[in-house]
Amino acid sequence: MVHFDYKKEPLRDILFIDVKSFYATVECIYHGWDPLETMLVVASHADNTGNGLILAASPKAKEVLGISNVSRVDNLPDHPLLKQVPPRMSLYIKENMVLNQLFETYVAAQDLLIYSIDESILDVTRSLNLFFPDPNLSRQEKRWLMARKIQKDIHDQTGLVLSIGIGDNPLLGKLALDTDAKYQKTNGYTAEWTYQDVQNKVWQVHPMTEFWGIGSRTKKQLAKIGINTIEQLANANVDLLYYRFGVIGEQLYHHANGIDRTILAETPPAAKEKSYGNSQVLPRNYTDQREIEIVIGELAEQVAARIRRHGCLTSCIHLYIGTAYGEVDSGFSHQMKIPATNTNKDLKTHCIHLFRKYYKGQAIRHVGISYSKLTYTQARELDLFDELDKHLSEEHLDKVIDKIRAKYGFTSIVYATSKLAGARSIARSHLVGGHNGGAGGLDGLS
DNA sequence: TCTGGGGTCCTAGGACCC
DNA sequence: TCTGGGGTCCTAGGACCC
Repeated sequence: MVHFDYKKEPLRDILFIDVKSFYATVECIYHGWDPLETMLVVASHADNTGNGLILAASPKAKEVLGISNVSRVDNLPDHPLLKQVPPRMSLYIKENMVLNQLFETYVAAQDLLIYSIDESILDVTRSLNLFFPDPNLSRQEKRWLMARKIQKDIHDQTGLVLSIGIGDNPLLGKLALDTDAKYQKTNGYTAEWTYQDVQNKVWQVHPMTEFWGIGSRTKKQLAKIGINTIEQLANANVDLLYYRFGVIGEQLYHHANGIDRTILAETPPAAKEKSYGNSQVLPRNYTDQREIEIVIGELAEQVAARIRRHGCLTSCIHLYIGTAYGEVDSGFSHQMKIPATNTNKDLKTHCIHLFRKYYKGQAIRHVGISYSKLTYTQARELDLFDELDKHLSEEHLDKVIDKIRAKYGFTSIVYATSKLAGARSIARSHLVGGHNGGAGGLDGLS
């Protein structure tokens, strides 16, 4: 049974695009290997845990060896033709920028939304007649022609292969992409989902966790009230869903019915980051409080450098401490408001303070620090009790250090404590977003 | 999934104010 | 001080995505 009058819903021409095996393909292209024929995995060798993770696998590696992106390096099949390379995040970021510049030749900037490093949403509603003025072509034909044209142009210019989900709205595009287009090998990795397909396609998505926004937890919660399929979700009582799941429940109900009223051009441009943070799993269990505090200090500075680079101050710090397996005392996660700052000294002091306030001597395996309540202004609020001179010199020092690090790399300046056992900043200095940044990386893009 | 990492949004409960 | 009510801010925790 249909619950919505789809004639009243926004009818757009959305292309939800993702790059097939993005990292793996970029690596193949740069090495001069055929992206479709080469068996290759991009493997992150976490230097701290020693247990690598497969970040991406080429289509051939997936097909022949059945490698999935979540598998661990330990479990890789032994195959003489399988190539393994470390990730170069900065290279992928550059490639992503090139790609999106090309997308802007098909749509205006406000009709393009960069969804992730390898996914973009294009609203081509206003471009179709521009590119395909022929009045004998139907709207549907024009959408497909547009998708084909973009795939071909991008492949010619970059060697990348695109999967495209065509939809009447972004949600339908996303579902078409994730659950259909990616598997359409013989149909050019393209699929189209419209309002008329809700019952035949949207409701048939299975298992439910394939559906955008439904993870394993939500699946379990839904099962508790007798909802085990998208069709049941679409036909459930929306009030009950709201009662059990809040606004998320209401949204799930709408999505199950193919409803998404987003208009890309009307969505505010991507706001600046609301928080910056770094976290890491430690290479072993840490029990020495001094050692733990060294890691916290380094992390506090690392994130401080990031917010300075982005020209902002933080008014709220957050510390996450995860314990070792088998540790009886649990870890903790606490935040604290502070006067706006971005200096190493302030932030390090606050983070250590927060740590000491709650630490009970547990064995630690995971540490995370993030800064939120950011103000993106160069002007800073001065604490009345702060001595202006001291403040300026601290700030000056931080800036000089940042400059040197930006030019020569993080390892060029490390505090004496980093030389102590347990210090992690040197070992991690080459990482961008937790992955290997590669030589000559884009430091400013993290 | 005996440990990858970086983000976002939502909710419930407590504190506090008027 | 056996129970007013509305509003806001803050915090911890949960869940999701790439």
